[in-house]
Amino acid sequence: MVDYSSMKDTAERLFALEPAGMAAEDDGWQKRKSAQTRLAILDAAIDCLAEFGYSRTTTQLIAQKANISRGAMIHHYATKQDLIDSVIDYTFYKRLEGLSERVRQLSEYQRVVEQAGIEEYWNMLLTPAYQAYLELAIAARTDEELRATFLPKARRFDQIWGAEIAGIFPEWSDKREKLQLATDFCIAAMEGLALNRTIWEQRSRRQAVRRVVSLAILMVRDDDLGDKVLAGL
Amino acid sequence: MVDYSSMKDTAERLFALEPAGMAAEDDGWQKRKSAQTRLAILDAAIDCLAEFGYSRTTTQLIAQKANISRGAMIHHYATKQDLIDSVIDYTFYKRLEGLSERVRQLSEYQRVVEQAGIEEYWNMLLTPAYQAYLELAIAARTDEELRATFLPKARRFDQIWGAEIAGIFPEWSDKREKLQLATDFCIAAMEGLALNRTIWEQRSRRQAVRRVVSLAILMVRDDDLGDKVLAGL
DNA sequence: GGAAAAAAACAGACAAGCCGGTATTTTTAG
DNA sequence: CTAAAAATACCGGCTTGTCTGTTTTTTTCC
Repeated sequence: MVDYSSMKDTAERLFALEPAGMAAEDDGWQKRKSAQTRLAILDAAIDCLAEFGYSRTTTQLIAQKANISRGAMIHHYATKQDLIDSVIDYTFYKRLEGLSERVRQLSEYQRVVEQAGIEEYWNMLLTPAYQAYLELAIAARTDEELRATFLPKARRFDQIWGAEIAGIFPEWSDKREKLQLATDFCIAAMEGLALNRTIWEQRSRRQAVRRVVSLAILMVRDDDLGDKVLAGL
Repeated sequence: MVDYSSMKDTAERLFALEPAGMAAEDDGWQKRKSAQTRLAILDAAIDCLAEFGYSRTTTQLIAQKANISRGAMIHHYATKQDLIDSVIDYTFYKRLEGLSERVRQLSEYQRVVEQAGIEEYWNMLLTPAYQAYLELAIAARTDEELRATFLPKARRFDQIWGAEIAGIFPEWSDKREKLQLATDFCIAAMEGLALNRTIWEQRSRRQAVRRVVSLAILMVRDDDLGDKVLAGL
């Protein structure tokens, strides 16, 4: 038996994360056009962040990449801060939505035995959406104003993320604490690996680290590694 | 028997990493003053990077924090790029030098059984030197000019780092491949944990991840986890 | 139903502020 | 005295936010 929440489709479950200002089908032409432009701006912003980094992502550049005038962009997002705030939500949404869909398409064998979800997570870390997120996360460490909006969003996303992961990996359903541990561990190790991937040139080196992560997670789930760790807290 | 390289003192072994333009004791007053000023600038730059991030670290701010005029700074580092290049080296030097000294002060029991080196590595990740390094590493991903100088330095540092680690942890002396694997794994997991530490509020959560890392490394060294991973490449 | 009014979407120009680099002047050590 | 070190003044370029003007869509009112 699968619980109800995992039966709704991704878009509906993740409604809480969806970008603001999106239009419904029965809205007028103007509203839909507006929503479309806003999405184009958000996508352009993600591309710019991923390609040029936080410091060189200017409003002019975003407008240019979105194929609209800067004036038009200012109409939708009055200040750069307003835009960035929306981009933060959008990176969360895109990352989780993309990963969730891909993992749900895996067979049970791929997911449970081959741990293919870990490779999917790795692939997600290579998307512009994650690169953009990383830029914002790093900038938020030293920019008070940005941190003030980023941190609450990140923590809320962490909650939603946990619930979504639980729905995607039902084989952990009676080991919620271990799943949390495995998830945190996987996120940390994989994001750290992504940080160093251009420095560690040999593919085998990066692959070896992922194998350790994969085996360690198996041991958290099936052996006593998880119990050992959780008992000592 | 300890090999010769680990008997030299840290400063000498890490000479290859030492900041350029440093003075010897028999140099004249002016040269020593100059070296002192350069160090003050580098330290100020690290502090600025750690406190304000890459984008808001201006030459004016660095000079201000170093208590010198901007003109004086320009005299020592003609362009911002020159300064940043030196700061990259300096962050590598400070991180490795600090960590090496601390780990060498651990008892054999603390190091081999308690895996205290992992905690020392974690502490290193909280220093301004690492925060500054992270800013530069992230900026180098999207800034071609910066990447052109950063990547070679980072790869060279990776080599030196590996040799230094081998000297610090002699209990791995007959398992060089496993040590490399464990080091890479540790770096990835810990840096990823550092990335998420402000988002994961509960201390127990972060502690649990570190326990998994610690136990996994033990299993690479003493059990067959390392063999399993390395065999499959 | 249709014209007028309001609102929204879009475009371009302008100004203040900041940053990095250059040139010039002043100070200080040898 | 002279050469390095340090301080000051200045310039060009870029970025953000504001302002004005134009076009298009929606609403209102007769």
